[in-house]
Amino acid sequence: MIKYPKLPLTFYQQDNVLQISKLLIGKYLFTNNDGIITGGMIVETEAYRGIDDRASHAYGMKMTKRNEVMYGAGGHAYIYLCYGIHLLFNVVTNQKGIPHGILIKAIEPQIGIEKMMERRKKTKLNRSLTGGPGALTEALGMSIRDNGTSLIGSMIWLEDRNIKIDPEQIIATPRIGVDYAGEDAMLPWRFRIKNNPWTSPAKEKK
DNA sequence: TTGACGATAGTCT
DNA sequence: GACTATCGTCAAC
Repeated sequence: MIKYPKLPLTFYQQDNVLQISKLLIGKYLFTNNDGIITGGMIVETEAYRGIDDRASHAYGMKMTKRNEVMYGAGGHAYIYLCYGIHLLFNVVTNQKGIPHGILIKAIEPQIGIEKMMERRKKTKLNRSLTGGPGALTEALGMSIRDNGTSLIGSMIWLEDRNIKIDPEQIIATPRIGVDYAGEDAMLPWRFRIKNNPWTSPAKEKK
């Protein structure tokens, strides 16, 4: 198998979290769990600019034991539990002390598909395998113990496979359910590949 | 110690 | 497309 370079620390530590979110589209995400490698291409991301972002756990520089990983240097995994059952995987970006992150919402499965279906108890390959943050972490075999893991290590990492995504194929949409975020509610901080069957169903309407 | 809440997933219509 | 089950985390008492 051809070796591709992992994304370097300098990539994660850029200060424009929105730009990184767009750059992540088309990159590959892998995990190595018990020697089994699973992964695929990132097709949907969502930016969380900590301090200014009401939707973020770090809004207003709030620091808790759970989100302290976000305050660390970019290039680490921030994995946390939502609704008591779903694990969500975020990429921490920017410099130490600045709580920015990018939620990986969906990938297109490519490596270890059978293993991912086994973990998800699926017999058919369809969108629900990795479409959605909670499903994605389960398919990749992530656990809460991976919180804070370095993204340039051997457990979880991202690769640049020289996939070129036409900028016109990346659509940015405003996040919903953030009415009280004021101007922030208008910001298109959710990125996805146009017409890609592996992204969340488009809720363009209204 | 307790109550409120949520960056969802899955099921039903 | 709409609805709800469900539980760890946070913050206040």
